[in-house]
Amino acid sequence: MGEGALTFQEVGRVKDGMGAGVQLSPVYDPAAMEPDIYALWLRGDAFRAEADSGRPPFTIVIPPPNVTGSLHLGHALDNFLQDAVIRWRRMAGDEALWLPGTDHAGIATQHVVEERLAKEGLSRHALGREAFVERIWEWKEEYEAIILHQLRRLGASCDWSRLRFTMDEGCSRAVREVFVRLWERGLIYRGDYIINWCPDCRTALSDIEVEHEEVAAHLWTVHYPLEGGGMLSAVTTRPETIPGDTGLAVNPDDERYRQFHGRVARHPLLDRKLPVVADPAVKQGFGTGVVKVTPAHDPVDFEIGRRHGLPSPVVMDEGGRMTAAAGPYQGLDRQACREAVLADLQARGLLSRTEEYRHAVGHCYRCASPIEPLLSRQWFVRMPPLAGPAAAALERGELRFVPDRFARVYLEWLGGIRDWCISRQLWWGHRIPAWHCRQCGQTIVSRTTPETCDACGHRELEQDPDVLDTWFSSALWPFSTLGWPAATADLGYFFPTSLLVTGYDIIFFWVARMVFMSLEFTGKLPFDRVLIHGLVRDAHGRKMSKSKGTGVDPLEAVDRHGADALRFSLLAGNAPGNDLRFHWERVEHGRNFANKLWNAARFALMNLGDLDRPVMEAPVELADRWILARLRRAIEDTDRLLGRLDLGEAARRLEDFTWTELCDWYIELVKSRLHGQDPGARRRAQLALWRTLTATLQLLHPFLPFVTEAIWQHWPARTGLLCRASWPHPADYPADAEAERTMGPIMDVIRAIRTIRSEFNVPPASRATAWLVVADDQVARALEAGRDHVVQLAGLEELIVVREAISPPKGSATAVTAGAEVHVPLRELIDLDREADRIRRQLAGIARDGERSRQKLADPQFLNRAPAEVVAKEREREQEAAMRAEKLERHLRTLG
RNA sequence: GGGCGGUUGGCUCAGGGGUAGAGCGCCUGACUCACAUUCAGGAGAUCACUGGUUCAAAUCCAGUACCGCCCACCA
Repeated sequence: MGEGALTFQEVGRVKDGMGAGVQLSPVYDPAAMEPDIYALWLRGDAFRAEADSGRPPFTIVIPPPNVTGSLHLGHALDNFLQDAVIRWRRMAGDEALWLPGTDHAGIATQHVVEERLAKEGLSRHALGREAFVERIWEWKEEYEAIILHQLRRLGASCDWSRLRFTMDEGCSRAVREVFVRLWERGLIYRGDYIINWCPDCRTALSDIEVEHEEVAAHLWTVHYPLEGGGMLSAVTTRPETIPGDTGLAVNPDDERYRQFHGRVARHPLLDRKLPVVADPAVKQGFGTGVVKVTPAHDPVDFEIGRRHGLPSPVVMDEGGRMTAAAGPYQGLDRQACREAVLADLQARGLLSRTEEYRHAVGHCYRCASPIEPLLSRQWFVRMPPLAGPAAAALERGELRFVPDRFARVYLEWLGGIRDWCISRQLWWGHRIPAWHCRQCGQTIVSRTTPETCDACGHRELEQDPDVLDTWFSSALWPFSTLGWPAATADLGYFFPTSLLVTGYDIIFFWVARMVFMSLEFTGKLPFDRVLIHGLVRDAHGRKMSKSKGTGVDPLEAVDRHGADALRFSLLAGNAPGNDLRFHWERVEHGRNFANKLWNAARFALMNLGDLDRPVMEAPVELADRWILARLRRAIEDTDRLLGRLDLGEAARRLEDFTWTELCDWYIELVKSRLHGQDPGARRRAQLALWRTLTATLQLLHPFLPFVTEAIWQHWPARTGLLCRASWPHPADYPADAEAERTMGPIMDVIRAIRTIRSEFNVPPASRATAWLVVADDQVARALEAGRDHVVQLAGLEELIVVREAISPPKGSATAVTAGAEVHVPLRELIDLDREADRIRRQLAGIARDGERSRQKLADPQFLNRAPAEVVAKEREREQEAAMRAEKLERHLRTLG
């Protein structure tokens, strides 16, 4: 509820005993702390979303991980992205729901369980369907538990009360409902068509489950004798299908073969007549221009066969062995049959040429064995009526991809789509809700098990043995998980969801299908934005693979460096949609950053002990004004970047702010006041530090949830949990361009003195004196205001600021910054030759810059056409260069 | 055969019309009272190539080369 919203009014009232005096442990130890923090969140029920809370809903449904195994780094990336977004929106005031769940993953899971059975010397056939499915449920329970444990270790802020599984009761009900409605609308049909068949998995596959891979093969030229003399030659890559040939085809426009239209050839191996038909599907330019037609084993041939009424004997069975229709080849497997056919053709002198040939062959995406196109009775979803609206939604701009180039991938697939084969000859999955009458053969599609045949009234009904493609249920995920088809409160409130986060590899499998199913059944898009990310590869850019041992277990990284470190390493600096490589060094860097924050917080806590009433108060000291202004910019930038879902840039921006501006500069600047004697100055410093770090913890929480929450639990005046706290608002932090401008010369001078000290090996302990020669009024004021800072951070004994040119003390090292001339007398430490060298090097650089500016300013085109602003800037640059050069040259002369 | 992405310091990557950024690595110094999982300083890049647009190109356009990915029913 409203808990955790941290306003300054509230802050003034709250005096939290947890805050003051409680110390963080001196060592940042994520492994020890993260599980406790997660438990704290669970105890606080922090991730629970309420329908109808009155707040704007923000919903993400998880891409349900397969229960085949444990999560890999790709999942980790996917989930970190979702979690970062959901935590951000939760803090920003939305009713944020991240709905978790897992996927039954039909073929894949059946596979792994069969493998496990094989190790026990069992097979699914030995067990029988029911017992086998029982075994898979056991597997599912085991791996689901592992996956959920992993998600919690990663810090996923899922609403666990809404956990779902694609085969749970609710999802199953939605699946049956959709199937029946599609059937009733004529969008599902059953029929005999060529489908992709995997002889190893012994199931049909959809088109996208086939992976095309270029292989070295052969192109054989086979002669077909013609009745009445002569012959035609056709080329083939698959001689094993020759027993299934029932015709020859040529292009109707092919002059070479016009005389053969309507003639009849003899099958080269079997006693069969093969009509020669003319069909436009035949390309004249390829091979001999004659195609052997094997309707049952090739998609193109199937169409040709249909058009010309050719028979379509199935000569290969579901295991890839030749059937009785293959005559003498019966019983051979496909490879043996190929060899036998080639040998027989050779013996008869009907094989004339064998060419080397490279072409793409389809392989099963699960087991990688070559796919056989096979004529088979399957269930299909009619795609054109569904794909059209899904494409139109994108074209109307209602659906957006981030990055938008992936929109084209989606559109092109929908544009060229063919009907979706949804039946699978597996045991694990949603059983097709169709029954066949043993008596009359009628097919009954029903939400519930029918008692009698609706055609003949017979009671002997048998349910279709097939199950549905896994992606059929995944396609319903955004609404089936929220209660559809019932009009639940969740569905009304959290649907449509707000964002989908997934990899580009499943745009077809999943994203597009969710869109058309949602449009068809809810009338709404399931989400209006899709954030696409790339693959996580190993350090060498290879795809990670468990079998090759190149995979990294996310939990190993979590154990070694913490979930925050892994998260930061996968998120920071990665552009949306791009693949990224996993490097342990980056995880270490993430750990270092978390450690940095931890220590900054420890420093603050040590110094905020007596700050019991933080209040909103305009900063007056320069450093405070500066850091709060910088913070405001960091918030604005973060909001802008998160708004366009560029989490990589947002994380990088926040790291830069935190590490460089807050830790390296501000904390150093503020130490003197915190440790000094002036109670007012100390209090103002405390307040600014508290405000800055409070906002920093809030901003970083989506990127480093554990460490920020752990710190928060010790934070003065905090309320509740950070993950339910508010998101900082830039308007709460005063913009202060003047403070930012003033800090510039101060930081420049500090850096210049540090550089000189470093280059001349001035011992860190020795307190030098520095002379600044400043001509410009503004810069002079800035440096006066920042005098203490310069003294402090540059390690000075004394800082002397003068307004006019002086001869610097003998034996000085010199640098020129924007607006100031810096002299550090080094006496015996200085090496005059070396100093002259330094100056000459600096001069060379300045000369180059000055020359470039002069050239530009001498170009009338530039002066006329470039914006006045740009020209003015160039003039400034030129003058600056001239001034610096002059000063350095003067100094060089004094060196003799 | 179509399409998409990449080519930026030794490595891995951001950026993207107005004088090149980060992390890691490297070199020099420092165990400075939050942090050596650190601090300070430094070296290191004609942003793949060729043309074009522009006052101005690493950035936009066209083409080339190489790398990667996706799609595709020339048997």
